[in-house]
Amino acid sequence: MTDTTIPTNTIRRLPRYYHYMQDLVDQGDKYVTSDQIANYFGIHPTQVRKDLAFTGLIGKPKVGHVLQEALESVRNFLGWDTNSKAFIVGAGNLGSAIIGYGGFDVTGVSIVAAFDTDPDKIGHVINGIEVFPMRKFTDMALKMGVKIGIITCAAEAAEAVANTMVVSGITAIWNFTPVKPYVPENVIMEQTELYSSLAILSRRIKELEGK
Amino acid sequence: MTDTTIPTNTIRRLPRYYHYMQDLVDQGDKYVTSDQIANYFGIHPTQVRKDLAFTGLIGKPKVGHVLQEALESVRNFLGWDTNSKAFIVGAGNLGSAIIGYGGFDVTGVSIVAAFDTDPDKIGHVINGIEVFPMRKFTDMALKMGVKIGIITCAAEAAEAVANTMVVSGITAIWNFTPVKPYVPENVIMEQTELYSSLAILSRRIKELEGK
DNA sequence: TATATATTGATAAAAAAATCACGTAAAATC
DNA sequence: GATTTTACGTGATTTTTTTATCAATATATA
Ligand SMILES: NC(=O)c1ccc[n+]([C@@H]2O[C@H](COP(=O)([O-])OP(=O)(O)OC[C@H]3O[C@@H](n4cnc5c(N)ncnc54)[C@H](O)[C@@H]3O)[C@@H](O)[C@H]2O)c1
Ligand SMILES: NC(=O)c1ccc[n+]([C@@H]2O[C@H](COP(=O)([O-])OP(=O)(O)OC[C@H]3O[C@@H](n4cnc5c(N)ncnc54)[C@H](O)[C@@H]3O)[C@@H](O)[C@H]2O)c1
Repeated sequence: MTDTTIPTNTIRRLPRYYHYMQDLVDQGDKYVTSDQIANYFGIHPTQVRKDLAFTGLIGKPKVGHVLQEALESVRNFLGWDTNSKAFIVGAGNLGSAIIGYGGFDVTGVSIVAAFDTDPDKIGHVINGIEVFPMRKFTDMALKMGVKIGIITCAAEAAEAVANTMVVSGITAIWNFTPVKPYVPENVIMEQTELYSSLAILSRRIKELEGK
Repeated sequence: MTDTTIPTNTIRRLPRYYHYMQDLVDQGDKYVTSDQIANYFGIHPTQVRKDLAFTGLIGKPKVGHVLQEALESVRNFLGWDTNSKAFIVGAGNLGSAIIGYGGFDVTGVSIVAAFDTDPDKIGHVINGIEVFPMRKFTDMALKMGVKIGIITCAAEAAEAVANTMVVSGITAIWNFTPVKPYVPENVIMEQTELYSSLAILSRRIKELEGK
């Protein structure tokens, strides 16, 4: 039970359920059933049950789940119940968007500083977050004990930035560039490829056209 | 052969291979082997072969694939060889980042206009793309025959925006909000959940801590 | 209080995806 | 020219993920 591996897709789906359940709370609901969630997302109820079961949640027949409990269970399972600080490197288009976005608060990850090499960017404050020169990264990371790094710099710089992160004690990296930097095995790397989504879209369009 | 369904994961992986192969071309290489790609991404060579086989690509033993042919094959398979126009709704943080990003050109999708309801945003030009008032959407979409819509507006507006897109002849939607708007079955919807990636990261951190 | 109903969690079956294993072909080496 | 090596393609196998089935149980209703 403790060493069962969690399907990645389960982890991917849970935040969606979370958001939906939050909406239900906001509209005054107190309970939610697996079928309700499944129906909303057009997926199979059993899958929702399995996913929720991974978080340790236990429901009541005929009633479903108490929303507050369900939300807490998912939050806890995803590690959203503990706060952690993150540094972001690259305060360009995408970096600024992420810094300016408040929606990640719920995950307990808060961006506390941004870094860039461009003198025009350094010193600016975006959404309350200051942009520091890149050379201060290691010092500040070690001093503040930051463990999460976000890479939104130019693709060419990704490899070097990842290296800097590793030597600065960063253990988890969220990388938005299409480059796959080499990092030691004990460093967690999550690659977000916006390309991939677009690929699925254009492939589906192509498939339809073929019909 | 024509009606074999393509695994979604294959479609997700191909753009990564593509980018890597493009890098190889840039550094002067002429050939690539499945093992090379597999090695770079830390996955199984057979998987790379199977993925590439879906695109119709045939390699030579001992040599691998001619890079130019491989790139073309993937491009063609993903529908990146045909140009299509897209409208984006919501010229906020994320919308601006996407409009300002040149990296999607390779996919053949080009954003030709942005839309917003905020008077402060309307009229602005971002990266050569003008922001129009939302009420012009339907008219312009029909007139220009645009088939792809990108949603980067406030989550609350996503449902309404999706509706507008559907009645304006949009058949494929790329949605960045955490909301799942209802659309008819014949409309393709690709949901990009930045949350999900973050969830995987924080869950992995949690898993490691537990050890 | 008894009965019907909705929804659960566990287990089994099916489907899908990833990996393995093997035979073959092209190039390199002897 | 024969032999070795490397990488290919593909059917078989294993693993993972999803879907189906079903007994158990809490609530509602008669
Ligand atoms: N904007 C998007 O929609 C989008 C989509 C997909 C992927 N990406 C990827 O995200 C990355 C950033 O994209 P963007 O559009 O924000 O680009 P951008 O050019 O607007 O921003 C890049 C920033 O990184 C900084 N930078 C460059 N080298 C650096 C270094 N060595 N150290 C620290 N900072 C450095 C630059 O000064 C700049 O501010 C790119 O790799 C891109 O491929 C962006
Ligand atoms: N910025 C991020 O990093 C990020 C990450 C994940 C998800 N998202 C999602 O992307 C969406 C946009 O995020 P953002 O940070 O860019 O927000 P934002 O507030 O900066 O931008 C939203 C834009 O949408 C416009 N808008 C609002 N209602 C509209 C309507 N009915 N029609 C047309 N335009 C409308 C607003 O005027 C604004 O310009 C949100 O739903 C958010 O949840 C953003």
